[in-house]
Amino acid sequence: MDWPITDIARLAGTTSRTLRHYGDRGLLEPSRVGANGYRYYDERALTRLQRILLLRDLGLGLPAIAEIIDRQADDAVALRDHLTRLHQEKQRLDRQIASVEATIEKLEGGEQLMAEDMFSGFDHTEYKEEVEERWGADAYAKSDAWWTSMSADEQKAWKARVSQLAADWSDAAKRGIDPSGDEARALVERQVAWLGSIPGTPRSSDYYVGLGEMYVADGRFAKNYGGLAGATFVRDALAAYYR
Amino acid sequence: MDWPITDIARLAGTTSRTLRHYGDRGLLEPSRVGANGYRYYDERALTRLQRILLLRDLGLGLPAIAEIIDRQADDAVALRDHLTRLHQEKQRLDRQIASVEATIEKLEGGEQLMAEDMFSGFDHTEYKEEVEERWGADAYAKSDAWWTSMSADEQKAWKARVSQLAADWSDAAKRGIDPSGDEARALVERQVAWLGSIPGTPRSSDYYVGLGEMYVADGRFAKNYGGLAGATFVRDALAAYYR
DNA sequence: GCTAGAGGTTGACGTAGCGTCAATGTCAAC
DNA sequence: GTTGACATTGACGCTACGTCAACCTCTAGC
Repeated sequence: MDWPITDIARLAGTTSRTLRHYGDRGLLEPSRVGANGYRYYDERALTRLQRILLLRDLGLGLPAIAEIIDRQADDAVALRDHLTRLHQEKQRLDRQIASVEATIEKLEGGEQLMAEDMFSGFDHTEYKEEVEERWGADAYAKSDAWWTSMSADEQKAWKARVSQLAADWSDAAKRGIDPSGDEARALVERQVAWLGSIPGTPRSSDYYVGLGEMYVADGRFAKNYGGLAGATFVRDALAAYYR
Repeated sequence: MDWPITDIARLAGTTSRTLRHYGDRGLLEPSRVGANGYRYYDERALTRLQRILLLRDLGLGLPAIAEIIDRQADDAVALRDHLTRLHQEKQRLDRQIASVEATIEKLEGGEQLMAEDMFSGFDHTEYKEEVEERWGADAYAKSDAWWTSMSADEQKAWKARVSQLAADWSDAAKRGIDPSGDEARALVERQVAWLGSIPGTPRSSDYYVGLGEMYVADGRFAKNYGGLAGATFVRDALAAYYR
């Protein structure tokens, strides 16, 4: 007693293409194949199919399903294993959702987040108290959400870029090049590009020139750009660029 | 002022392969291509890359990213749109997690859930009160989680299979065939296969024979199998099969 | 016996976003 | 001149099938 492929597909709520695919993958063979090549499935095959579909609906991949069914692996163990992956996936999703929400708020807040972002690129936790003091605990939390939503590699890449830029500035300052020369202009462009990669940063020249003043005024920035001389050089280069 | 492909890749925390891929997709062209075919990227390209990677990390696909950047679509609108999808995905995950957890408990609970599953295949909500009365509110909640974790199509397919089986039983009973004949045996096999597709269902013949008695004893089952005569026929067929 | 129509078969391409060879050219350094 | 690092352009691989395409097969009606 068996039925042709479409009947079985209808009974199980799937398609004949899927059944053929399972046949190709060795996951579910027809119980009988006619002389004309037609596939027929019996009750046993249908039962097996139901199990396959059940496990598939739980999110398992075909190799994992084959493992469970053919090697008689323990369903509960395999499912618990799968559950762990589902939870991880969920956490990843949660982080991503938080990150997207934070970004949307940034975009809507406009300039409000600029200084906060300035800190984000550097050590980040180093300025926690000050950020909270100036812009509130909420601002720090948002910044933190954005930062922590990045993977370790991404954070590393980000920091690498920031420190590379800073090092180049410092080097240029030490070599005593012309702050209004071509090399300095190139550095300014990199600096602006970096700032521009952060959503919510204003694009006006006033902002960048003002930033240069801030680098000189605030010792912590000076430290990043090779001392006060470096910060001064950055300021001059920015000013020359936008003059 | 530009840099070769690997430098840009390192600066942005990605790979040269990815940059070439973006070039192929028209998402990010090199600012300059040497006579030897080497790709070079300038500050503008790097900025664009940073933006691409940022959006990518937020989970957007490459076409969506191109849409935002090239057509100057509104970032916030696109992201809110994306956020909706993320929430949907999360809900799907939550349902799947609940479903897997319910299944694990079923597998571990063994036979305890069998009668509950019997109801699941039918209308489900129709028996809510009785299920809660017999097996507790918790049991109903679990059953509900399993059932509602299925997509509408899956539920339809499931119900279709159940009613098809029931209709075939009813038809066979009306035609007055032999409950111990081949046709009846085939129906029994389908019935057993259906029950077997539910994890946690016992496989003993005693269980199936007892089930036949229950079909006769309980009017609601009789209704599904074409009246009392139908239920009686099912019971007899099951008994004959396992005798 | 013929024909239409429904349903079966085996390829083979498409999907998202690159990773990963493979075969080969280029450039800086020793 | 050679070596080693880095560049290029194909092209396959991965998940689980959907979707043609080209070509049989079976059933039913005339």
